[in-house]
Amino acid sequence: MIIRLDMQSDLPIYTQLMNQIIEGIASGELKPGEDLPSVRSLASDIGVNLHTINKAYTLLKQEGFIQIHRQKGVVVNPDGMPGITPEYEQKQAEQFRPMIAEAICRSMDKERLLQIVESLYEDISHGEKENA
Amino acid sequence: MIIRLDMQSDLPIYTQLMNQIIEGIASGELKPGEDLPSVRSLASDIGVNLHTINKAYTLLKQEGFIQIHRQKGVVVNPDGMPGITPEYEQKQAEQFRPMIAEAICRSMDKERLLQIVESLYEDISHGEKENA
DNA sequence: CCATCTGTTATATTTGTAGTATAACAGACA
DNA sequence: TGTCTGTTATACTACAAATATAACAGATGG
Repeated sequence: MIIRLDMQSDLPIYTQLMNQIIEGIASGELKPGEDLPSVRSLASDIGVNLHTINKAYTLLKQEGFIQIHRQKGVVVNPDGMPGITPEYEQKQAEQFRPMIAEAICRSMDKERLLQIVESLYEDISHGEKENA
Repeated sequence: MIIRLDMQSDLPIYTQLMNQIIEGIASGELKPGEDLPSVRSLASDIGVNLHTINKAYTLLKQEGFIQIHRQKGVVVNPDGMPGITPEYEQKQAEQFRPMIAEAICRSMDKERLLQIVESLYEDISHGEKENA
């Protein structure tokens, strides 16, 4: 799992980390039960502070993507990913809405928008056909 | 145009303002050439500082959604909205990507995701059939 | 002509978040 | 007993968001 940080981004480092781990899980690169690096090793690997990693891990744990065991380490949640809760649906809609509004302003066809979303969906859950 | 601010939101006030104005344009509630309130009057209306409004307006102007005339005021860009530039396409993909990745993690069908996006698209550019 | 409106610019201050730097603690484990 | 794990606490720097004033420049209407 290669972590790529953009120090010039307006996104906080811990958010970039969360996004990349979630995308790693979505793509199948990270599988349930798989170990993640310790806060200290990952911190020194990518050259940031331990607390920055810890913040990303803690938030990912709160949302149910990973488990943190005191002395063992961090793993992708072996019990499976969180489902589609009402709270998630609401958060998702709130995030999508302004982006779709801008697309409409710029006269983007509904079909083109859907095509872009579909294309990203395929791209993220990519060729990795690893059916057992 | 009713502005609704959530002071508890993690989104900055000026971002919420930008989002609502863009959605207003997308829905047809705000039409090209239409006047927007002055920075001072809007600020006192919704109870925030003049500079907060000014920041939102300045950013909207930079992106081409509105025009600001020194002594006259602020109007929705009468020359039409900005188009679909390569920079916009890239920004859009960067914003969509982590959200779609999370949807995949949560086992959301591609069809369901597309349905949600389509539904939001229709909802924003809603019934307002005002064809000339 | 003058008051009043417009956006604009400049400072200063407060508050909260992001990130870093250390340090220490507690449990597991070889 | 070291050494690894996450956890907690504290302190500090840096920056963004938001506010509070104040002043300037151009346009406009009475």
